[in-house]
This record gives sequence, C-alpha cells and structure tokens, in this order.
Amino acid sequence: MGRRRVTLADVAKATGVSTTTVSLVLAGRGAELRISDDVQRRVRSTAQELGYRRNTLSVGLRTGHTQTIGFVSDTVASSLLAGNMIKGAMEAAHQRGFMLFCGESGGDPDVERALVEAMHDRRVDGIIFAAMYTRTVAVPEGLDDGPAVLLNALPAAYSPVPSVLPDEVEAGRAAARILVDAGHREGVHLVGAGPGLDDVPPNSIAARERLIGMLQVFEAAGVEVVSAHQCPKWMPEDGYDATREILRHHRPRALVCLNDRLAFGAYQALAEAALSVPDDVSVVSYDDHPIASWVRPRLTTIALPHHELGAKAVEVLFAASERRRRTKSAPVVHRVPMSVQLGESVRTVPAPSR
Amino acid sequence: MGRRRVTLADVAKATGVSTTTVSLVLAGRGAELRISDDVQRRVRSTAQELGYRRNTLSVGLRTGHTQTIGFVSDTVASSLLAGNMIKGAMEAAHQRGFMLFCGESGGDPDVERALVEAMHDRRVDGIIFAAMYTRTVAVPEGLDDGPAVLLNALPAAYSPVPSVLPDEVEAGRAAARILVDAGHREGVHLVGAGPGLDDVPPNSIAARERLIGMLQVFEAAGVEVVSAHQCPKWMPEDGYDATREILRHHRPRALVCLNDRLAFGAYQALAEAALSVPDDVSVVSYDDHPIASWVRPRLTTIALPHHELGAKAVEVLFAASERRRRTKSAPVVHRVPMSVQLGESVRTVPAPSR
DNA sequence: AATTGTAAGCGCTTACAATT
DNA sequence: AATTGTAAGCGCTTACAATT
Repeated sequence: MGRRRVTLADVAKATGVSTTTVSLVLAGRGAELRISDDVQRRVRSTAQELGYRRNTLSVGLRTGHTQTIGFVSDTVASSLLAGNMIKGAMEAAHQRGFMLFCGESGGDPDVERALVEAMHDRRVDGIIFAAMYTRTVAVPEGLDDGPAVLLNALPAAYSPVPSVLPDEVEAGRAAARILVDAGHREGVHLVGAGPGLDDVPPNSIAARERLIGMLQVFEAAGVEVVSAHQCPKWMPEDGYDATREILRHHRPRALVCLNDRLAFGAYQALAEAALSVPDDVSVVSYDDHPIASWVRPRLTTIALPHHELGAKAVEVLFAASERRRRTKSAPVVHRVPMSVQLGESVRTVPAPSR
Repeated sequence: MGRRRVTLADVAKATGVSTTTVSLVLAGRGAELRISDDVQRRVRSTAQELGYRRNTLSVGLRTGHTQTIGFVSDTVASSLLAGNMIKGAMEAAHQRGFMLFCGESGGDPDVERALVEAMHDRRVDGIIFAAMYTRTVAVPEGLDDGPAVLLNALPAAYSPVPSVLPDEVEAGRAAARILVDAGHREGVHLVGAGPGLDDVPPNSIAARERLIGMLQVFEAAGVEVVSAHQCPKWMPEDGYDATREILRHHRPRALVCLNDRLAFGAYQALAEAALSVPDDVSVVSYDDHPIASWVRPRLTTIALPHHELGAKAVEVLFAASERRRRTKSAPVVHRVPMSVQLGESVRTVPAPSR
C-alpha cells in the first residue's frame, strides 16, 4: 500500500520493450526464445532498479499456480512438536519460493471442510492435511480436488491421498531393543497402552504400531511383559497413576512409557516411592518432547521426526503435483524413521545366570 | 483441480442474467442497487446449486483485497506458547473470513524481509510481526508498506507500527503481591534476572518489566530481595544452577522465577536439597507453560495471554486498515492483562511479630 | 424511476503475428 | 531466421450506459 507497486508494464516502458519481452526474460525463458543478451540485461537491470516484484495474484489467475500451499491441522497449540512439523514444512516450502497458509480445525469436520475450501478459493497448489498425533483421520471432502498429502495420519477409509508418517513399528522395536540389549529380561511394564493391540487411545496409530514393534522384539528375546496399562490421555498425571498402580503389585525393573509426558508422571511416582532411575528402574519412552531432556536423569526416548515429516510432506506434495493425470495407483504411504535419543534412564543389567 | 471450477459467468448464464447482477447480488449489494427480489433469489439458488465459490485471486487482483493476512514470527517451534498466539490470531482471522499466511524467520533479518516481501507479493491485507518472547525487535523494511502490527514486541527504533503485548509490569506486581499477601517478608530471591533492571536477557522486555513491577511492590511492602540471579537462557538447567547457587549461601523462603522452566529447574534443586515446596520454600513464576501444571505441587504462575494476544493483534490490524490515510498519530501500544494461575506452590506465612 | 447490461481494467502469460 | 510486439484472456468489480 502507500506507494503504487511497480508493474510489468512499468518495467517494459522504462526499458523500452514490450511486456512480452519483460515477462519472458524475467521468467528465465529469454534464452529459449532468443531474446538478445543486450535486451535481457537491460530488462533485468531496470526491473531491479524499479524494485519490480511479480504480482502473485495475477500470475495465479493467469496460470493457475500461486506458489502457495495450504497446511490444515487439527491443533497446533496442544503440542509444540507440532510446531516443528509446521516448521519443517515451511522451510521446505520456502526453499522453493512457496508460502504456507495455515489453518487449524480443532478437529471439527465442518471447520476442516471450510478451511480446505477457503484454501482452494485462494488457489493453493496443494494441501497438507496434518494430525498432531499419529492417527487415522476422515479425509475431508474436497481435499482431493487438488494435490494433497496426509501428514502424520492415515485415511480412515480408502482415499487416493498419499500419507507421510513416522515409522512407529520400527520405533517400537528400537525401544524394546534398548531394554533387551541392556540385559533386561524381567520386570518389564508398559505405561500408556496394551496389553492388547486394541488397548490404545482412539484411532491412535502410534500406540498400536509401537506395541506391535515392541511385542515382536520382546517375544523374540523371550521377555515377558508383566503388565500393561492403557491410559486415556497420555499426560503426566496418567503416567503417575499407572505407575502407582504398577508399584502396588509389582517391583518393576523397567518401564516403557508410550510417550515422554507419561514418563514424566512415572518419574514422579517412582520418586515418591523412593525408587531411583535408572538404578532401580529403567525408563524408556517415545517422542523426544523437550521434557525428556529436562528431567534428571535425562530420558532415553525414541524421537518423533517432526521436522522431517513436515519437509517430507512438502516433497511428496510436489511430486504429486508433477505426477498429476498419470494413472492412479494405490495411495502411497511414506514412512520417516524415528531415531533413538540416548539419555541416562536405562541401566545395564549384569548378564543373567545361564 | 480435476473438474473446472464454476465461475461467475457460469452462474450468470445458468440464471439468465448478466455477471454484473450476479456479482452485485453475491456481494450483498443487491438491495442497495435495487435488484428485484426474484432475481436475487434465483441468483443465489443457482450459485448454490452449481457450488459457486468466488475466486479470491481475481477479486484480489481487481479490488486489492485478498482476505488474507500474513503472520511472520521468529520461531514457532521453540515454544508452544507461541502456538497459542498463532491459534488466537487464526481464529480471530477465520471468524472474519480471513486466512493466515505463516512464515518463520528464525530471527534472520534477511529471511524476515524475504517473508514480508513474499507476503506483499501475495497482496496480504496486513502483516502481524510476532516475537516469541516479549522483546524489542528491529522492524523489517517494507513491513509498513501496508497495515502491520507488532505482536509480543516493541520496535527497537521509532516505528509507526502499533504493538500488542502483555502487561508485564502489572504481572510483576501480581507475582510480588502473591508473596507479600501470603505474608512473605524475608528470604525472597529472584531466579532469572536482576538485581538491576539491565540484568536481563538481551532485548527482553518481559524480564525488565516484570522486575519493575516486582520491585515496586516489594519496596512498598518493605520486602528486601536478598539475591537475584540473571540467567542467560531461562531453561530448567539455568534455574537449577541458580537455585543451587542460592542454596550455597542462603536459606531461601521464597523464590520468584522469571518463567516456569526456570521454576522447574528450581524444583529439582530444591528437591535435591531436601527442601519441600511450599512448606520450606514458596515458588512463584511466570508464563503458565504446561510444565506449571505438571509439576507437584502445581506452580502458581502469572499466565501469558497468548491466545488473547494473537486475537488482539488481528483486531488491531483490522482497525489499522480501516483507519488508513488518517493523520498519523503516535504509534499505539496495546497491553493485554496477564492472569494469576493459582497452584499450590505458595505457603501462607504466619503473621510476623510486630 | 426502477432495473439490468456493456465494457473496461486489475497484472500478468502466451499463442500468434509482425518486423527486420 | 532471429528477434520482438499485439492482443486475448484468466475471473472478477464497477462506472456508466441502456432498457423498460
């Protein structure tokens, strides 16, 4: 606002050429269309001098491309891990000159649909539909009117939209392996989910797949999971309660908490019972929430790759845009590896007698 | 993509009227321009049937308004409180049919400028420039090419851009009052900043103003602050170290921590020293970070009104857009009140002997 | 006077024509 | 053949004209 912005026509007039020429040169198609070097140079320098910037709206209106992608999430606020996902997407997008529209639905399907529509009204080049904890989602109608990606989510029903999510099964294996490798064979308890694969928070993919991975490794190593405690909310309080419950009946040697907040609650219950981590009880958890590095001793946790997830979603989105109109194949699921963050919460157990 | 979108012309043709009529009716100017009720009804119903949606790009190109605002922040990821600020802004914007472009600069002035430009290229109707902790910022060039608001920040040099930020001085008073009202007169220590008003993290407004408010109340009540410890980063570790330092020389009765993460570290140091909160030491802090309700006993903390800040910024932005071209007055600073979140971390001290 | 339509123009891109 | 320009059109809004 304020001063009128410089247009293509201004640049053309100042250079003494047509708008076609300026447009071609600035779009980098000068060589291709054999605009003379001299003209190209003059165009570029006047554009620079005048401070010309393309009007994305008019380009969008003309070409259908707006260098913009939409990011619809259920919540950004509840988890700052989510912030990293958005950040990853933003950076990847920004690298290619794209901007991100952000919208938060609060999980309300009506709001989801409204956001998707509002973004299409603005002619986004694609939409990332993100869940803030790994779960199945109902794909909102209209999402697949353009390129789209599901982030940290899998479609509840069939959908042609590809997905990007963490490799939770492998993360489950990694967590179990940490305990097994440290020599733990007995007194292993789960906090947050289990014992059955359906004893998980609603729609949670993370819980289910982590369980699958853990049970594989524990079974293979002959480790029996003594008890498992499904928690509804995975907050510190829930971890605290579950751990107290465990302590009422058992003398645990190792706790696998399904996320770091549960583990934080477990720490509190253990401290109250005068049990020390890791000397009395080893603790492993998931997510690499900041709290994991704040507690003492620091938690060993399997990190959610939020940043990579966001970046990968953008990448998949671009690939999808390019691959448009090709024969539809089965929707693709991309898995991003989760990495072990070593803390000091696991004790190495002396080799058992054989 | 896929099926072509319905245009105004499609609606006009289907209704059997001109595009002018459709445009007027759909813009709600039908009555004003005396379009007959019958025609209005027909236009609306065909628009509905065909699923017509206005192309925001072409409207923007034509009118200069895009129903879009830009949100540029230094970091979204480092603090989830920030998430609430964005959320507040998004909700306020969405209520008026606006969408938010989100960009993160990482504090890099070049990126800031690039983001501001990219948003102006897309003809945003205004820009919110946000800091994730309350501080002074260099206003990026080009920000005031259109309506703009500084959120959670004050301009380092003169700038006509209005600001929205928390009422930190009053928050400082509130924190001190809690201790004073609980009868604390002795053994009060500060963790995170002070004793001087310049002993604060770089550019921090929060620290400085909280100090101002606290010292006012403490002085008025005749309370001496025994020691104050400036911390560079306000992370749990820093609070832990500072508290240990205090414990080496003093037997504190009350700690004011300049944020909840510092307080979390303080809790750890106190626990190690076998001092209990609040029986031995009262603790008050700021922010209402989630950790405040996770620790036991829950922290009494002065909450940052992130959500309201975000919403207020949008409101101020709209007001600014409407008030354009009026005589420029001094830039306005809007203060949003911070509220006390009561935990159980403050002990009531028996009335002192007089 | 009441009601509706014509046409220009926002700032670009691009098919095609025109010039040397 | 090499180089550049003309003009249409993307989908709207709105000044103004035109019709009854």
